[in-house]
Amino acid sequence: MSPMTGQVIIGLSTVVVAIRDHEAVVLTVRPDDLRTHRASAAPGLPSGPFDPDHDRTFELALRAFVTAQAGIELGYAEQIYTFGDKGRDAPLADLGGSAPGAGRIVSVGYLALTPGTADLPEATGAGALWSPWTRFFPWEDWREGRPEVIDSVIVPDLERWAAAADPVTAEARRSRIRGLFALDGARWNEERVLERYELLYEAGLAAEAARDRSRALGTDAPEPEGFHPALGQPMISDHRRILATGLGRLRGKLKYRPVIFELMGQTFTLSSLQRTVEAVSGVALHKQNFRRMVERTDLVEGLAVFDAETGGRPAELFRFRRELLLTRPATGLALPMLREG
Amino acid sequence: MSPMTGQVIIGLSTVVVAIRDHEAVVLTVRPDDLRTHRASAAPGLPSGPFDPDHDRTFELALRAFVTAQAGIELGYAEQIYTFGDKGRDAPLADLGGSAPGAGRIVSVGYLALTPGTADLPEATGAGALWSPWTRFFPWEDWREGRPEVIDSVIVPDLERWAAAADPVTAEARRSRIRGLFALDGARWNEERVLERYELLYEAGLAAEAARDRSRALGTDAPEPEGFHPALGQPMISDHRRILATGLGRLRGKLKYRPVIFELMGQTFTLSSLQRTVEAVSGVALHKQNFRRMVERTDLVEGLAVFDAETGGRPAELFRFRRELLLTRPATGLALPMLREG
DNA sequence: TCAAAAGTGTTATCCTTACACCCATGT
DNA sequence: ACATGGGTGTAAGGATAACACTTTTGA
Repeated sequence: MSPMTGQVIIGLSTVVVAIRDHEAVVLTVRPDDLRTHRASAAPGLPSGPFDPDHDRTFELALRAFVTAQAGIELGYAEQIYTFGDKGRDAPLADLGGSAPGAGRIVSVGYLALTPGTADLPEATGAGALWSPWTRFFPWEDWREGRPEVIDSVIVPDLERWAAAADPVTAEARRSRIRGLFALDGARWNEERVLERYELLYEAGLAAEAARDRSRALGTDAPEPEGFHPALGQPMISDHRRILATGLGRLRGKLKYRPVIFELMGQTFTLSSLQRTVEAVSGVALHKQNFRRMVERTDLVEGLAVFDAETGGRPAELFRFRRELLLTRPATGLALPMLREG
Repeated sequence: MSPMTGQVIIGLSTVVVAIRDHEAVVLTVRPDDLRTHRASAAPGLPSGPFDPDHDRTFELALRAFVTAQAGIELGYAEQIYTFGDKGRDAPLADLGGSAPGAGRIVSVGYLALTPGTADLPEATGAGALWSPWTRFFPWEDWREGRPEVIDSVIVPDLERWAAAADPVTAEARRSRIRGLFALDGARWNEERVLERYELLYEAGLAAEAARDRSRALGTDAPEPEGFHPALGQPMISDHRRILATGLGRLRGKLKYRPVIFELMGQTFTLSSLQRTVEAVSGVALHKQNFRRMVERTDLVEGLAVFDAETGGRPAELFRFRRELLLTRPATGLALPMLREG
């Protein structure tokens, strides 16, 4: 029972981001809990097959199965990328496909944001739970300064990988490493999440790389279980790549579209807004300049209501002027950095 | 012979942009010339099916069929979007599919840029030719100031469409019209090409809208032939939507990635660089400030060689410092506008 | 009274925008 | 000489980045 030539199965995978306790978290599912009931360390993103006979659009399909898999209603959603490379595509089992070994799977990745920082259920549907993205990309969190794992583990390993190649390739690899991991005076660019993950994958440092290699050789390797904490928690299939794409896209989009407000509740303080931007961008921001910048954009409106729950002086509550989306959807928030290096 | 449930056909469509005589042109094909040999006014983008059994990646597949259909070797290529909405998908005939009426088609759109402004062949492969994008989106060209067709045709038609709805909807529509077409002091945002095209489609002003409507009703409408020049040349299938997406993406990307140089030859003058940016962005730029901005980015290097072919004083030739891509891929060219309104 | 968090003021510096103006070539 | 396009100088105004400082609460 081979598939018709030219046909593929489309898998939809969604990066669902929310804020919990001032930390950015993503929705993950344990595929094994859902199907084989075997324990496994590698989680996945909520995902499911696209059914061309019943689903009118990708977005409708994905809203439906995220609700089914995790009991979450999505707010904002946007497409991020379509992955079709052979060898890195999702194994059929991950999607519960009914045609084992039959066709090729193409993943359409989506980014979704859910508002309301307060009462996020810890574990929602069967096996669904919120995980801080820092678990998957520890090197991406620069809020407390340059993460120590970069210089203690990542760069030495990458350097060994670079040195193993012929001189010309080695120099090109070193140049990528320098630029992506802010070496030798290069500045950290928080948007390049995917490129950094791809570099680690290429260098064989991402646990998924070893799995994909052995799979290509015919040995049906299980999803990786152990992993070096500095190199992040691996995920099934190509889900960590999709997550990296989503996080990078969100970090970039923050700056030119008012998407950050899709993660906030109806009202918020400027400090909580700043902590949200910091949690997503992974950089520390300059408090005073952040406030001034936000007020200059006119995207928010003070409510002259104060929240005394914050510990110190009560903070004024603001709301997002959502009505501006119709006329000025093309403004975002700059990142007035703290600590320039 | 119905397809397996959950399977679809993937069509790859590519927006290929080049510069000819200081104008931005896109590669188009006449599908009818290739198959039925019937004359038709509606061109399409170079496109073809993705064969999961033979194509390792989307990009390899698309480079192959663009070369086959138009004799062009692509340089830079990036994915732009994947379109899967029912009712606006490509009819099978457009792809030469072998399973009439069988499945659903999902279009993966790509943007490709080809360098070398000089000797572009006029018509390359069978039925392939370069068309200025202004033919498809006349309202997007603001280089000579606000295009007259906006106020003489487009806005009045859109206003009639808005007025036909209930008061609440009508006000929301007017708000979108104002923001997208720079009415009442709103400033023109050259990046929002897709949103403007979608507005015209929704309002029934894009010729493709009538075609899709009658197709949904079962009447097998032909691709539209006549069209109002102010509303642009229609294309087959959803190709004009893909083109709008590509143009918008390119206009945005210019500003934060050095992609514009993928359209230039090995050496160029600053004026020709400016004319290229203007042709793509559709806005007039301030000459002196453009030069200063380019030089400050350090993306180009003067060669101390002069080109006397330009008419006046000979212009210095520059080259793109391509080696910077490894370390600083995240800089682009700002748009120092001329004529702020 | 002190810690903690909110919020204000001020300054040097850089970038943007807008002017006016000079330079080198072909006809 | 003058038209044409290439190229420079300079100054106002706004944004950014970096300071130090005051205000209001709870413990």
